[in-house]
Amino acid sequence: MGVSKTEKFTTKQNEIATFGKVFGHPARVAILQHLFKINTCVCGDLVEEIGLAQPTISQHLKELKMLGLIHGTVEGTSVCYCINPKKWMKMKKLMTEFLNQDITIKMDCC
Amino acid sequence: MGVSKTEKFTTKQNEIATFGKVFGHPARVAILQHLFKINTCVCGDLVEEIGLAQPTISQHLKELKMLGLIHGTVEGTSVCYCINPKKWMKMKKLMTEFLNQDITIKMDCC
DNA sequence: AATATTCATCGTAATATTGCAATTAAACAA
DNA sequence: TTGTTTAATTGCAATATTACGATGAATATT
Repeated sequence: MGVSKTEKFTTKQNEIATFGKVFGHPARVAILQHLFKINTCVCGDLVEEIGLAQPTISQHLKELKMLGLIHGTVEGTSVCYCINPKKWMKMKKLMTEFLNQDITIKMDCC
Repeated sequence: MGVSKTEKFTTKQNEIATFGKVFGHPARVAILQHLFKINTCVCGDLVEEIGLAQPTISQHLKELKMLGLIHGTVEGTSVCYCINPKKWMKMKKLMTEFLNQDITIKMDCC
């Protein structure tokens, strides 16, 4: 009914799904890539960089922030967003483990 | 308006988002993990393994199949699903590249 | 042929997501 | 204070997703 039955799955499976979901929109992918590329903090110019309306970008940033992948610090009238390396590493570990489950297995079917 | 503006993003960004989205549900994560664990093809017992209704599982399998991550072959009255290693590798390469963009960068901000 | 089994598809309800206009909030500048 | 800038929030419309009962199609069993 439009709502995922998370209680049927393990914590890890739900975590993977949560990160998957946040990467499940190209705007959020683009935001993260831009934050990495800029290397230093970026402020409001994400709006023109991405090309969506300001409220939309703000909403995507909120989701990334809620997951802890980025954090924003107020800098005068603007807000400075950047990657949270610690959380990124943790996420990467989880996702990489999921992506690498193939190497532990010899595929010989179908 | 509920629809992603894919035209504003690169092919790669959209691909990453597509794979992210398919991993964005714990049932699909669980299905893939189970298929890896079983090593040999698994058929209808995914339904009791996962604990969702048969049409729901069928729908999730369809999405995984459409992306090419798995394929199913009819075997009598049942259908035998398994991982498509080639596509999985390709997907893994794309996602790993995305996840590893941090290592090319020295994070020293905020 | 008649029945059973297995899975896909259809239809539908409930909920989530995406996007933006309008507005608000906060900090700065004059 | 008054205006300006920047970003968050609100409210809403359009669309997507999730889930499952009912049904259908295909094969196997009797």
